[in-house]
Amino acid sequence: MTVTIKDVAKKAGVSPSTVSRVLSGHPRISLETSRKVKVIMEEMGYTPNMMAKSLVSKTTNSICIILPKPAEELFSNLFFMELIRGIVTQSSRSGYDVLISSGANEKEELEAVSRLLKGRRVDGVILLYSRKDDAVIDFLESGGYPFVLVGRSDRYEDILSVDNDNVMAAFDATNHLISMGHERIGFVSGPPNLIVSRDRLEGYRKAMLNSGLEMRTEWIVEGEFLQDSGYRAMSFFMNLPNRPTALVAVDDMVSFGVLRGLNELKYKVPEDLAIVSFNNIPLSELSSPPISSIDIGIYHLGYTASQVLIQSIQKPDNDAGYTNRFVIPHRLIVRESSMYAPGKK
Amino acid sequence: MTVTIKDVAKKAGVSPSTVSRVLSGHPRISLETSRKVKVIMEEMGYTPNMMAKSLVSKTTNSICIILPKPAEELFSNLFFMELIRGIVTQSSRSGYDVLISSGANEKEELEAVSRLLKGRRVDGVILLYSRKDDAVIDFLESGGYPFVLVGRSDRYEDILSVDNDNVMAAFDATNHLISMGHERIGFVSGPPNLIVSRDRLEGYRKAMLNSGLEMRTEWIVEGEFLQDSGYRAMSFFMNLPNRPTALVAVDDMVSFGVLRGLNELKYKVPEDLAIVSFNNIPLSELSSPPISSIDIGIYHLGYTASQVLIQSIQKPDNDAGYTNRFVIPHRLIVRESSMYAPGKK
DNA sequence: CTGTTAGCGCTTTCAT
DNA sequence: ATGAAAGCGCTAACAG
Repeated sequence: MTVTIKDVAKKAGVSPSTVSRVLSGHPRISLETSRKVKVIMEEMGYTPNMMAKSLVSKTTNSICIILPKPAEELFSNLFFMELIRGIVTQSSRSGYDVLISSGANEKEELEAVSRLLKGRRVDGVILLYSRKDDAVIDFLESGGYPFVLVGRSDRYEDILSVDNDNVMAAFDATNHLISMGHERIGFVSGPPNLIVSRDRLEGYRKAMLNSGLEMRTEWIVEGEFLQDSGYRAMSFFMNLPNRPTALVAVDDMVSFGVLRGLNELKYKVPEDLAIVSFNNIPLSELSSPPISSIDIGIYHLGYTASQVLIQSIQKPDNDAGYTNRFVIPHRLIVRESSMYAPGKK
Repeated sequence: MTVTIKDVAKKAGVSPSTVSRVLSGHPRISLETSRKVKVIMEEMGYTPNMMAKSLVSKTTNSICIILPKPAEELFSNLFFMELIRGIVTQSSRSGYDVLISSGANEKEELEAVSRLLKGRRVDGVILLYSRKDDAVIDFLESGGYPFVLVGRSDRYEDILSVDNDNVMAAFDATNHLISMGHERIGFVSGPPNLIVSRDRLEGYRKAMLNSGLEMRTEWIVEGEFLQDSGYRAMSFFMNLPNRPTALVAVDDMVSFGVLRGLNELKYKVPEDLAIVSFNNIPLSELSSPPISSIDIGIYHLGYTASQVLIQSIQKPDNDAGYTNRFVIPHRLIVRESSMYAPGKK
């Protein structure tokens, strides 16, 4: 049924080791033999057995992605799909297969990772989340396994990671509104335990401070990366005595919620409230009005993560003072939702 | 570094085969030995080497998903992510790992599949698309490899597949509008080469015919599974002399486009145009107004596909007259976008 | 019940 | 430049 090296060798009248040498592009082999063997391999439809190969080479040419468990899927699925696309594309270009895994809970997750790495089924791991204290990271680090984090962790400083400069991104977003003439600017944040929420909030703070604008605590609300957060935040903001004229939202989804709420109450965007948010999901340019958004290059994030991981698998000599934090550039896409200059006071 | 069966055996003072037997839950083994070995395995942190295991067992306990190539990503990413979630969840429950792959073009795709299957890296494949003539399906079928198609193919009748009854779904959607009192109903279809588009169109036709309603060719337009299609279709419809009062759209994304266009032209939904579409993506209940949609159970589709595939891997005795086409039920979720009864003529 | 033996398909010395 | 032999870690007969 299956064609093995042995079969090819027999048919070609050479030894198995010769065939193996041809396969691996070994230098000391006669051109004639090489050619002959190659033809026969082609004829017989030989495909190397990956398992046997892996067994002896102790490498699998595959990596694995750990998805956050459902409970943490507050981010939009769009985000992950984009990320995965980037990872898969780059991985196949490098000749790596991608395994995708997730656990129902943290314990299961750790078990899965451990099984995959210790069982030598994958060569490295891409983590798509960052918790505060993470048993998985501890395991990977202490085991010396190659891995890269998409996002950042302040507990683990020296690990490989790919992220945006979220502080700067939020700074830019806020500054954009300030430059349009806004002075009372609100912020709808995500879950406070997520680093991305904290970073973006800090960027907002910096921008406000930098321009000497007043920051009221009631202008900052926390929510999820969900539409509902925006919906609720909006009704809260609009009832404030001295309400903001503009808003930075931590995710485009949140903006949709804001839009929906504002729409119901007959407020207009951007005239009554200007909005900028993050991630630039495909829908954000298609809503009415289109939403200004910080494009964080999700695909690029995934692509780079894969690249960095595979590099570290192939030459694990990065103990020297190399960069281990990769920053993917962001850029502000200005759309209608922030194209309005309010009257100066 | 790595702990092997041999190591455990040595420490436990038994033979490697005994350890192996304990591992596989072999019946003829003394309880005492079993316990002892288990303790030592635990102590030493033994993890089986998957590659070695696979090499001898000729099975990998993993399956692979073939994503459509980017060009065909007309479907929303949400759809695939949901599908993948279902597949991954069910697969891990069955103890299978999921490999995810895609090629830049059809040739590459075939090469990848061939490499994975012939190279014994995966036991089976889930195809997430269906083209008319498919080299990949030909390869899988002639090689006798286990695989399942999400969607359906009219060229290959007897292959394993998981799908919705899209004809019926469209029939239901259309009938819902008819029962609300609509008589002039339009249809925005997807790419005509996709079977799902054709099935849904047929369901629409059936429903119209069934109720003896007039069907005009100008009430049926073809587009993509994208928002833009809806946007364009809308402006077309609304300019018709005797325009439809209701619309069935092939995907929720299309509805968003319709909504956006209608909104710009100050038409109201559902008063000026009622809408029902398909897939029930999370956003459809959150738009304004919320969109009535046929929930096709995407997660369930993936979950079942995985189940069916793994079953067929584990007992390939389904040559008998078993079912090989699995139909996932759909259900209509009625929301505001279709909650309006027009005046009878 | 348990130990011994022989591979799974491949790479990699070590010879020639 | 090529062949022979050993072994990666595991399972599955075959013997006790």
